[in-house]
Amino acid sequence: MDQSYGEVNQLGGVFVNGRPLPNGLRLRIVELAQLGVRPCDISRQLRVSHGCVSKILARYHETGSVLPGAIGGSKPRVTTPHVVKSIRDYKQGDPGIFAWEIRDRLLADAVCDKYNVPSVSSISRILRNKIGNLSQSNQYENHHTKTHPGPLACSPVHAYSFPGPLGPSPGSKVGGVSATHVGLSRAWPSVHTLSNILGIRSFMDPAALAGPDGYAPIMEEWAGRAGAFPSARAVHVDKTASDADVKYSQCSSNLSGYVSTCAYPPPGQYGLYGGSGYMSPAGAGWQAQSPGFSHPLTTASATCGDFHSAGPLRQRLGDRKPVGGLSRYPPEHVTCPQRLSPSGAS
DNA sequence: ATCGTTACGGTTGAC
DNA sequence: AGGTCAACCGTAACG
Repeated sequence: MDQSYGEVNQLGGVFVNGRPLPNGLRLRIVELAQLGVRPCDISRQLRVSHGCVSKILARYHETGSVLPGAIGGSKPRVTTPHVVKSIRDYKQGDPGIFAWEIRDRLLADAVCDKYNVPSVSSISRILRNKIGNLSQSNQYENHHTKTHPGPLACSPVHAYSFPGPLGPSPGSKVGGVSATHVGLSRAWPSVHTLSNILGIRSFMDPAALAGPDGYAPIMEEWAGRAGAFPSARAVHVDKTASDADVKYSQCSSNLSGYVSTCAYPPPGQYGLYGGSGYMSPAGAGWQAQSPGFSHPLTTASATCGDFHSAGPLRQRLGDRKPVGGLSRYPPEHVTCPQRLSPSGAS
């Protein structure tokens, strides 16, 4: 439990094991790199391990996003009711059909694409558990229609069936910015899209930081703890966003968390980082740190508010397990710069 | 001295 | 409700 108060690394920086660095600090790392500061100097200056600096910069160069990936959770299921229904239809149409044939048909009929088509074993399981053999299937169907509102209507699967490319969810109303994220549709709900919007907006707009859960109390808390981290649980989602929107938004889509965790005093200077600026204890308030920077991939100059998520950042970046990559993160999912209008942060 | 890589111990959230 | 799993995190250490 003490973990939540943070630890101190070899450079004297404070971190919370298992938790991402504050977005402000991540941004600062990228900013400094953009200004030509060497990673080793960034590491020393911000008191972040050079491995972390390297990782963040590598990720930024690769994806254009400084935001951390989505922690926790599970892959969204591919066996949506629609898919199950299709499988059942195939099976009923041809009781002798093999699972791999069903798989092929799902692809051929565009029920699924190569990224979300169920595995043969999944199809077999569906046939076995949800559909049963053909004779039972009809029985199931009859019974089913009598007792259930619809096929698998109660399946938790539905919670994961994204309405299109992050669909126009009711909660995607942040800052008037559409949360639509082309190409991010299937593999993962784009947490980052949302959290980008939320976090970035807040980042750009100090005024936006002062919500009911605004930064001020959190900063006090931090000050009181003399550099200690607030509880990781304090970094939680803003419930003003819909649940769907915040589903994967552990990456500080909430302003208070966003800002509070940005409070790293730079060496020899006790300021509170917050995105492209930092809060000066001298009362200077929000201080811009740089006019902005551009990303080599997008070639778009960007103010800090232009943080865009490259989408699901679940690709392995020097971690334990090699990721198959293809099935979950098709290339197009990594190139969807989402632009945010700084003016939207009013 | 610098930097990329990776084992490690940790957190998180869906199932 | 609690455990499991698989994702992520940053650090530390190695090369």
